[in-house]
Amino acid sequence: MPALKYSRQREAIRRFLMTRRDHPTADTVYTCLREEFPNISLGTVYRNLTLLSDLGEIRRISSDSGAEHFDGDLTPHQHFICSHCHRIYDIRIDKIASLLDDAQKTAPGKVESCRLNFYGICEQCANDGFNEN
Amino acid sequence: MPALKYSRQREAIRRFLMTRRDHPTADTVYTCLREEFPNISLGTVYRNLTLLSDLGEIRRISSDSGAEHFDGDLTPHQHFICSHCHRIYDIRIDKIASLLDDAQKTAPGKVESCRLNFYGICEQCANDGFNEN
DNA sequence: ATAAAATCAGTAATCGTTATTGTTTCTATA
DNA sequence: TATAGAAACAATAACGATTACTGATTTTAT
Repeated sequence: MPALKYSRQREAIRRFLMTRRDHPTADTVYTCLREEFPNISLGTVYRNLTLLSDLGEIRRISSDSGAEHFDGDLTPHQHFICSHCHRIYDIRIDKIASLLDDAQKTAPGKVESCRLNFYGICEQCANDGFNEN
Repeated sequence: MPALKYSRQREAIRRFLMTRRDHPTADTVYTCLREEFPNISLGTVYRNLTLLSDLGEIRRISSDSGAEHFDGDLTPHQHFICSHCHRIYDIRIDKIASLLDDAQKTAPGKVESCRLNFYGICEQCANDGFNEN
């Protein structure tokens, strides 16, 4: 691990993610931060997102839809991903601890965590007349 | 949905996936099939993997590590992914139906499926002397 | 104040995947 | 069985997300 020096950009990225209740991609972070830092670089955004998630200060969500998403909410929760609009909603399930126990019984190694995504059609898409296929 | 005509390449791709107990990437499929079809194209592999997974004949696994993986085993199961070597192991959990019920209680839409991955260090890596960090 | 090291902006390169194009292979019908 | 239209192909270019590189800037310890 490097010495990790303060940087205004990294703080801004962290702050930005904390204020968002959706789950922006690196590119969204980049675009939004350009208002505050007109010449921040996309590489800087990526580097700091990786840094922050390695430090465990943000969560990285890989959601099938090409780009990765980032989540400033560290409280334990899962995601409901709409198969139509690909929006990511927070959702909370209680039984995670017992799931890990279950998995440990047959896993070929030490189980440390799990990632649980639910898929379906969100209400908004259903209301907009999208009914599967 | 297109008319879907027979193709030797698609059959070979399906057969290949059925015989594998690991979870190859498109590139692995491509490399291995080149022995049987010396000039099969990577585009053909991608197109048919997408086709087969749209038909529900194979499963697509997105595993964080850059590339997508494919699974010829359609029986319901989950995956244990080693955080060190990134190998993907099969694992079976019973409670999936009740998980979906739980999620449905609070999800902002109709829950149709879930994806459940477990993470940790596999026995092989543990034995090879890798002990976290 | 200063110097070493981390971070930066800018940009080129890489990687996985998809799209395009002109050719080949299936398959239905004659 | 010949043949014509459609689907699939190989080859390759294009694309989007991410990473690597380079020389300038910022932070921090002295």
